[in-house]
Amino acid sequence: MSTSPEAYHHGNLRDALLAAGLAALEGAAGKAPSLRELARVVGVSATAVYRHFPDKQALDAALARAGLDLLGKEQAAAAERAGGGSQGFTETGRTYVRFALAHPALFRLMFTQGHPVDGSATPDEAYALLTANSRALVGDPDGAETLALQSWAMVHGIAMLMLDGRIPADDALIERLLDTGNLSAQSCGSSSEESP
Amino acid sequence: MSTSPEAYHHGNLRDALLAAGLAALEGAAGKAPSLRELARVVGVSATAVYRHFPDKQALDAALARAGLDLLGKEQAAAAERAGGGSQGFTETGRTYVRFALAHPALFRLMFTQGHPVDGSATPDEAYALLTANSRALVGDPDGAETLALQSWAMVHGIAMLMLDGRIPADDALIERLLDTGNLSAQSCGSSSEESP
DNA sequence: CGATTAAAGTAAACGCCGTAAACATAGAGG
DNA sequence: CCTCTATGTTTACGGCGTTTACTTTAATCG
Repeated sequence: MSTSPEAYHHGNLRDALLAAGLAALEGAAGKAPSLRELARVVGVSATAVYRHFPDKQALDAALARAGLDLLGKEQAAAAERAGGGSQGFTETGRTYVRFALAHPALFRLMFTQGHPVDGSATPDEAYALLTANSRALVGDPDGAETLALQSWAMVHGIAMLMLDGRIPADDALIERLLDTGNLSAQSCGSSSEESP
Repeated sequence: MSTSPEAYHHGNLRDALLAAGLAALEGAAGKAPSLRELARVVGVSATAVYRHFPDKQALDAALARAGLDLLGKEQAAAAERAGGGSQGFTETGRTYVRFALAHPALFRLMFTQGHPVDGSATPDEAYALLTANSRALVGDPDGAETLALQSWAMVHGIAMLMLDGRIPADDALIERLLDTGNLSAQSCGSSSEESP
């Protein structure tokens, strides 16, 4: 009856919606897609979405998780390509920032949800890789965690500030900021003002 | 005729809207206020807003600028209280993160606008203070700028990750991450993996 | 002082949004 | 074959940002 082959019971509306959502997030505009728009694209009524997601926020959360997985995969691939070690560590950060710039709307969605603070319950491939890498670089496990979080904060801050147009989204600048050797000037190099 | 003393020509609708907006952003919910809601609070029709702002984005931009100014003032006060130097530098960063946690909705609004990348046209008190401080700490002006941007990215990343519940919004953690001495391990301390 | 005029407000309407309620259909399992 | 459940649909509601057309206020000027 309908023109579409798999018209009624879609079979995979959920996946179709996620695919449409990810596609929309890559679209020119940095705009997040509306629930109705996604339904329209998939060719289904707006309320059909509610058979697969309790509300729009859940849909967004699913999209965010998909983005997180994608980022994790890219980072893992990059780290392996770089051959691990501190080289791989830096490459992981570079990939993080590049990912944000390549998928601005998705990245913003990933980190803009209400998101409960459930300690470390999220099985986040990216974060696992990060801690593993820093543990390989720093013996002390406490220091390793600190390094991991600081590195994350650093690349996340770079990405966000560039996305918001606060600092130029420049490749050279990324390299300059990723090189943290000079940060030591504050407390590792000359400590002339450290403790008067 | 109306019950309100300065009923019709409000005189300062613009300021009233901004005040209501800032107040709403402090409200329990981390939600950004709608244009209509602000108009309601101020006691004016929704369309009256358009006499003072071309569209909602402009209203948001004005709120963001107000937030930015507030942050700058708090940072300047904190730096002065700490007595400048590297002590004041760190205190500035601490204030940045604390501000974000104290005003989550406002902070997010401040850094979530489309915002054109107009180089360095924004007369941003916070950024001016940041560069001044890092220039005082690092002789080389190029290195100073790098340090300034890295520090900014760091505290911004910490703030954002905490706001998004990615890492616990813990005071002790803030202190741990603000101490960047260990970051030197990557390239200032033992460079066992730096260049094979 | 009274007329004109620009600034600042209002009301009604549009299309979009997220969501709820009631109804319809397909396909699986007894 | 009949029923039940999963998965759709239609309709409707209130809220949103914005446009259009109208009204009121208060300042300017002859």
